[in-house]
Amino acid sequence: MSQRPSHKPFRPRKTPAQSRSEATVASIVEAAAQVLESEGFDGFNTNAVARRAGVSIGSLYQYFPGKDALTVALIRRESTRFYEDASIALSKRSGKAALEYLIGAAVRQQLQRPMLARLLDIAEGRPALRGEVTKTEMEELVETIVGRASPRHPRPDVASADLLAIVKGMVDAAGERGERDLDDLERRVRAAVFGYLSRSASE
Amino acid sequence: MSQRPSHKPFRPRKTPAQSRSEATVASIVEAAAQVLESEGFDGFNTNAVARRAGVSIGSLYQYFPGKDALTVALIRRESTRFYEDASIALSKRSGKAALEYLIGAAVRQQLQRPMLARLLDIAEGRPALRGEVTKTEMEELVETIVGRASPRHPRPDVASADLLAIVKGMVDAAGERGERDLDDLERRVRAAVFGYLSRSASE
Amino acid sequence: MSQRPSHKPFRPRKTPAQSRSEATVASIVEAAAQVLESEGFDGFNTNAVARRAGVSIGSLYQYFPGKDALTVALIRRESTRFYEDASIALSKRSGKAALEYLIGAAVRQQLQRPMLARLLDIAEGRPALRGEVTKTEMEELVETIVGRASPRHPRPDVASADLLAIVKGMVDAAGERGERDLDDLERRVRAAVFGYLSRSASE
Amino acid sequence: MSQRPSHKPFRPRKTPAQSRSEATVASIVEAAAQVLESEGFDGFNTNAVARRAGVSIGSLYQYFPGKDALTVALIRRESTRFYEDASIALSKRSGKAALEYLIGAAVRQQLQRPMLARLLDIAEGRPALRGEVTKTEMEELVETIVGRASPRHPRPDVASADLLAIVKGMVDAAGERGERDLDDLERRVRAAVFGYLSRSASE
DNA sequence: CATGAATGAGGTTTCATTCAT
DNA sequence: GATGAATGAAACCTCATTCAT
Repeated sequence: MSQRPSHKPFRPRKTPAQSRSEATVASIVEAAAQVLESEGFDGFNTNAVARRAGVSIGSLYQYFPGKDALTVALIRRESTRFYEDASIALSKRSGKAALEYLIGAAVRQQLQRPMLARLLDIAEGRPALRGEVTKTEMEELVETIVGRASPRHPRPDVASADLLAIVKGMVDAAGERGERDLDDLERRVRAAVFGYLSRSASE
Repeated sequence: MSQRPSHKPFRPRKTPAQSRSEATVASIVEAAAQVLESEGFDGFNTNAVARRAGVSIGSLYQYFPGKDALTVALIRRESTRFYEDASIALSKRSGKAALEYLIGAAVRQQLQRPMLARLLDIAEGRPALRGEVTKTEMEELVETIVGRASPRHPRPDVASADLLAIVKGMVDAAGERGERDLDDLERRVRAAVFGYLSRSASE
Repeated sequence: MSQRPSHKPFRPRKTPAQSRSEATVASIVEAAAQVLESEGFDGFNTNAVARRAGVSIGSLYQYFPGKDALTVALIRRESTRFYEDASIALSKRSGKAALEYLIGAAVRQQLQRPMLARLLDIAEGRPALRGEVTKTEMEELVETIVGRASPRHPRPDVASADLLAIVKGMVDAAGERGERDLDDLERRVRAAVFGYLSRSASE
Repeated sequence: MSQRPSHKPFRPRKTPAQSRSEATVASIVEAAAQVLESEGFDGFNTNAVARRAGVSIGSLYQYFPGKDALTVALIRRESTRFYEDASIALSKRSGKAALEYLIGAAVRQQLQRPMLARLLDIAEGRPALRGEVTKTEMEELVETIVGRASPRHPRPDVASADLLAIVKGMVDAAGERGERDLDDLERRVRAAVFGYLSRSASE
């Protein structure tokens, strides 16, 4: 986990204009995901990622200025994927349906690659990465949906933060336990989410 | 001439015979807590812990066979403290009161040293430590209390695992955001817990 | 975050792809030989070897997964050299001539770098290296030659093991004493070898 | 194996005048023997010896100024035992019988605790111990016996050194292979010894 | 651009030895 | 004397990063 002091930027070094490098960048990020999944933080090192990606360590540094940049890229990739799926919730008729879709998206995302999701949640919290990884978009999305599902809630911002935490907490734990029954888990998460909302709204 | 087999257990190396060493052990564990709190995993190394404890690196290894053993000891210390506080819940009259006490204990514990609690939750999940750190006692306690608070719940084991996850999720997130209002947080956690229970019990 | 399983094989880590690294590997092994020769086992450490080789410690570990692997590599280098020289014995006309050549080879090898040879004989016996260093080829060679020199010997396998032991014992001791007269030593070893053979054959 | 630079004397710190300390010293030396036998040089450390002896590390240092002194004491104990047994050879009628007794003593000694014997032969050669451990008495004894068994040998000093080397070489190798048949081994050693003598005497 | 050999700071761990109790 | 807690120099090893080819 450790990282030398060197304060490096986190942005990829070059915007992949050519599709060749685009593919290389993607393969490196996916390799990072795989290494993280299979080896955990211990074992997540740049050499391993490069090897798994089938590129030289030199090339990796061509595209990422350092290890943290790689982590950030991975977090962003996953966040974006999730966000894109979750955004569909906005098109739902009712607020309830939207929230249900959102829960479904979270459960799906987390249980598809449980280790990866959990590890990234952890990485996201690392002080060194703080500020690089913004959860704002996601929070806004949730807030919008909560506003629709529970319009009279006194503190929609707090509620959406709590909801996110509840979902993450439950789904990470389920993933860690090796649960694979998506539907059952989804039902329980709904119970928590709607239970929380109904009780905290009326306060 | 070198290289030993490297059996690396997690048990402390020697049970301190003199009271002098008991103090040393305690100071090392507390130093570990402090380092983890102030530096995070990056920066959590045996040298730093020994320095902070004011003992030589050799002393640290006299009592802990390796870095992980230190982590385990710290986790156990915190778990024990929490468990002891939480056990008081059992003496409460009603199931509801017991559960409320439990929630209060969790919130207090977590917000007292938020980083530490969060980091330890993470460490607990490390595959390398799996099996060394048993959460069973805690789970049993919660299950007992849930059984009392919600006697007709179809799956008390699942419910207590979910509850633990909800509480941890919410409280860790709150800690990370720097929340300091215990009462407010406790109220919201109660909403989630009782909301979850009432909705999932009737299924 | 730390502590790997510590699989510590003895095989070199990578087969050098560029010729630059071939040179590095060779220089490390030769440096190991020199350190062992001049400092003995006390003083034989990876830092010293790297320093003597004129490479960084990192480079050493790039090619050898650990100290023992280095020792093994050195043993193999010397064994191979010896075996190659000794194999010439097979082309000799008579069994006697073959055996004499073999003795000469052993004396030469051992007296060229006496400390090194002696130290490697010792290292070879270390339980930690057992199995990594196979003497079988050498033993087979000697057995073949003994079979030719003393065809009616009742137990050629035992005899060749004894012969190897006699030669090593005498030559190591001579080396330790600082003897430098190859011819005299060779004559005495012959006396022991042929003396042993003639007396043990007729049993 | 290594030892810090500190140049220490090798003599035991005190001549055990009281039988209590005599017993302690003896138990420490025997513990050293056992540790060496069961763990090899890796694993031969002062703490382990003290533990096995059932004394504190402090006491060990009370009687031995350092690790090397302990090794030296052990070597001397074994040498003395061997020398005492071997001296009986002097009372034999014929030179041949004396030499045969000597061989028997060597085989017995070496095969009783094969690892120990081998390890001590190695330790004896350590430059750091050179001079502390004198083999002269033993060599003189052998020389005397060789003089009687082979009175016309041109170089009895060389011959006795060679003989010692032959015996050690054969018996160590046998011990390492796990041979347990004393009689067979003794026969073969005799073949080597007398074979050597007869061939080298006439030169 | 790509490669991978090389680097070395920094982390982990051991063990001979000392010294307060 | 005996004890064993404490020490720290020194060994082992990793991995992020650079740079010559």
